[in-house]
Amino acid sequence: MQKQTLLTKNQQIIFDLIDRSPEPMKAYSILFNVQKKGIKAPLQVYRALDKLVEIGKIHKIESRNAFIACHNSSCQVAKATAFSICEICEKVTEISSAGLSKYLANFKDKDGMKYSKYNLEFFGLCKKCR
Amino acid sequence: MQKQTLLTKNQQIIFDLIDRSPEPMKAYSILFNVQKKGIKAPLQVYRALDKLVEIGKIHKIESRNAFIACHNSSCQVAKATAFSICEICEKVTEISSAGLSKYLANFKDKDGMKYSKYNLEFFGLCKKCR
DNA sequence: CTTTCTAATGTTATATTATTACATAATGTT
DNA sequence: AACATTATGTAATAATATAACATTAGAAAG
Repeated sequence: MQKQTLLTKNQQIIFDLIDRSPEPMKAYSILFNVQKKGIKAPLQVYRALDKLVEIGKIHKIESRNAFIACHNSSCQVAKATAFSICEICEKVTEISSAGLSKYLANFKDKDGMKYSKYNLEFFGLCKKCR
Repeated sequence: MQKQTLLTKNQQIIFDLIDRSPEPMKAYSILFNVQKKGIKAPLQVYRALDKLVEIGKIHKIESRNAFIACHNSSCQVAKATAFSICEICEKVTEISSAGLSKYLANFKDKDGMKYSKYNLEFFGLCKKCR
């Protein structure tokens, strides 16, 4: 159909919505918001989300079942992600720290195994809620 | 009713099941397995799971919506967890690395914020699947 | 030991999140 | 043009999780 970087119609609609959102969006909230654009079924949303995650345009916040746009130019592919999550207001921020990425990418478990793929979620209070 | 460390009947039944399982267990699989012990409803399972997570006896693997018993004596409270997950066989192992814990507990984001609570999930292939 | 408070339980119903299955259409490849 | 691959549309349903309300058991304090 097209190369990785060009999004299809549904993918673009859904990416735009998430990208404009100040907070992570949940799948059914996305669905509700794009119904006026002709996307009617959950599966259409989940398919677009899967693809967007795969190509690194968005990330899933696993502990919240929600999705945010990637604002970290270094993660073209959704492999190594870190977030801070405010336990009061639920604000989520993607962390891009070269030191952290490097530490985690080089981390070896007790079998000497390294992992290029990981997801890290920090929990605490954001500036405002502190 | 009782002090933190003693489990109630439902909590004990569910903890024992998870503790004996070689792999993470999902809530409805737990429910199915404890129905013969008189636990009939999802909510009974979720309530016990919540409590067990809260007191650090089990951890939730967020990316899998599944639960494993804690085998890390250092995490009495479920605050700072790290796991490796095999993308083929789905084996999950809790990582207890003093270095990693220390690094993450001391990590400061760009606002200088530290986080004592986090969850890290590494993805890759386990020894067997490699 | 009995009143009172809190945490846990039981039960029904329902909300939320995600996938299966199958048919069609659009684009990419040769 | 023929074929392969990826995306779409649609309906149904599976899997995960919570709300609301009534009851019971144990802890705490007098």
